[in-house]
Amino acid sequence: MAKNFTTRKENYAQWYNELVIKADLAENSAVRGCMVIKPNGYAIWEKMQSVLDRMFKETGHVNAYFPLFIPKSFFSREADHVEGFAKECAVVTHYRLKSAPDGKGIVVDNDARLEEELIIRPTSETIIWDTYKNWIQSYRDLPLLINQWANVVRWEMRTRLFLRTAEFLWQEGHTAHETKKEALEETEKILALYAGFAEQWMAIPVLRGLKSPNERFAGAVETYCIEALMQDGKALQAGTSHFLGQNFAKAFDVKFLTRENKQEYVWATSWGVSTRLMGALIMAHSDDHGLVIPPKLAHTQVVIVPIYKNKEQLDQISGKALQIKEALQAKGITVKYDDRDTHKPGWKFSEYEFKGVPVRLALGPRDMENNTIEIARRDTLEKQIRPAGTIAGEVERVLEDIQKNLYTKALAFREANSHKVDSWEAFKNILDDKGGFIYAHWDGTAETEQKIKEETRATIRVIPLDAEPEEGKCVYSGKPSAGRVVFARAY
RNA sequence: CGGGGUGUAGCGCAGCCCGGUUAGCGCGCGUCGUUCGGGACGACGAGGCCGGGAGUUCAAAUCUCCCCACCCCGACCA
Repeated sequence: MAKNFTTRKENYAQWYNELVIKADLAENSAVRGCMVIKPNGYAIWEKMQSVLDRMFKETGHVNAYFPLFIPKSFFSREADHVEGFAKECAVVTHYRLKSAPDGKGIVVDNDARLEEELIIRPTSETIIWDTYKNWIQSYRDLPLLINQWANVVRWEMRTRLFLRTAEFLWQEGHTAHETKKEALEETEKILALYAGFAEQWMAIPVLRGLKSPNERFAGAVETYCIEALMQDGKALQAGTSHFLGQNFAKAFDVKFLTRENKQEYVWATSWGVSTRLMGALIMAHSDDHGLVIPPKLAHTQVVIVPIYKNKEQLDQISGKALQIKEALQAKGITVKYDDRDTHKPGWKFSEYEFKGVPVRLALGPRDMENNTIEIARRDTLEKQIRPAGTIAGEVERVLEDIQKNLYTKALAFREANSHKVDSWEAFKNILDDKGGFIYAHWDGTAETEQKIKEETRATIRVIPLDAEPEEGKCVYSGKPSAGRVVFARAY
């Protein structure tokens, strides 16, 4: 057990905050609401980026980069969009500073006021659609499948490292299509891609579905999302994929000539995942001993710790440790051999455990004598003494097993915390008792959703895509319902 | 942005009510020695404009006001 570390049971929110700080993932910065992502945290994000980037490219997308600043007038072009983001935009009004008249410090030069203020992008639809207008003339220019990796700013009142920060990193895909059908297919394709990434790489099972109108992206016709369940029973939206219809094409006048030589507005999608995925990853798997990272996203998958009394012993052990390191690297496994003399083995054990390194190998005098090695896995904290000769193959299998085990555990947790509920009493009781996903009937109205939110703080997380139609009565209003939706309290 | 709380060494805290020696304690940090299979032990040592600013006072970590940051609870949101 790590020293001075709050357990999940004691205080889940505090456990998360301490974990992020103590595992050196990120910290608060001098700027309110903005975080510094530290090397340990950034390495995981980089790994996520590289996997997602490859997936985007494999599905025909290319990367580009659009400006950080957006002219204010662009924002007002799409009514829902501006309304959705207006309250959280940072605005640039001046372009110059000058020395203060009293000689102390520096002030904004009021003579350098911008004629048109610039918004720091909270998302890039407007600047991108203004640009696409010039790129699209004919159906031959379609589809346009572009992604960008960028930072965005949303001026949040209440922030938490990774989960909600004023500035965050993300990717945003923006595509243009000839037909509605094609755009819808793109939206669904990306949703599947996100779900696959969450499940196969992050080892987090996700629900796939549609957002209710209340939760829909400002400016979208339909928002698809993947939704994950955290260990405290709260839901976390892990990725969104929007079908934008022709809303932005109309707002920015993006028309193309069809095969029939007719002018038509293009069909659009946009989709994104952010550094919030880091929060999901941390909260899905970690425990009271610290961080747990699925092997496929760990920057260091294996650490080797030597145990020795003197230099001769260390030299002998190092020889063997380096052989094992090479054998592991030959299998594509990332390994760190920690022969620092400045920390003791026990200290290193605790440290790597807390930082979530999936597999630890320990090699000491006893192992040298018996030709063995100790292998410890982070997910179950099990330790075993194994023959040293075949350890590389064994580590490879253990890493695969950890990846699988984390997913299985997370899935079992979700299943144990998903409930079909038909009465309003039960609905409230489950929420207050243990949280989780609640499958309940809903009459389909925004009013009911709002009322439920006001009374319980729970919202509709998804309208599941694969749900079987089921006649029922709304859990709140008693009015007829065509199927169950998923409620939860959410991050 | 509303309500509550907290800012004292890198981290965790005591001191503050009731103003007055040189501001303490634990962990961590440095040197040396003994240790090394789950966060070792001893000796010596370094480290503070007491969150920032303004006031009250002979005197402020301590009292008053303003600001800033963080945490919790709401509203808003990925």
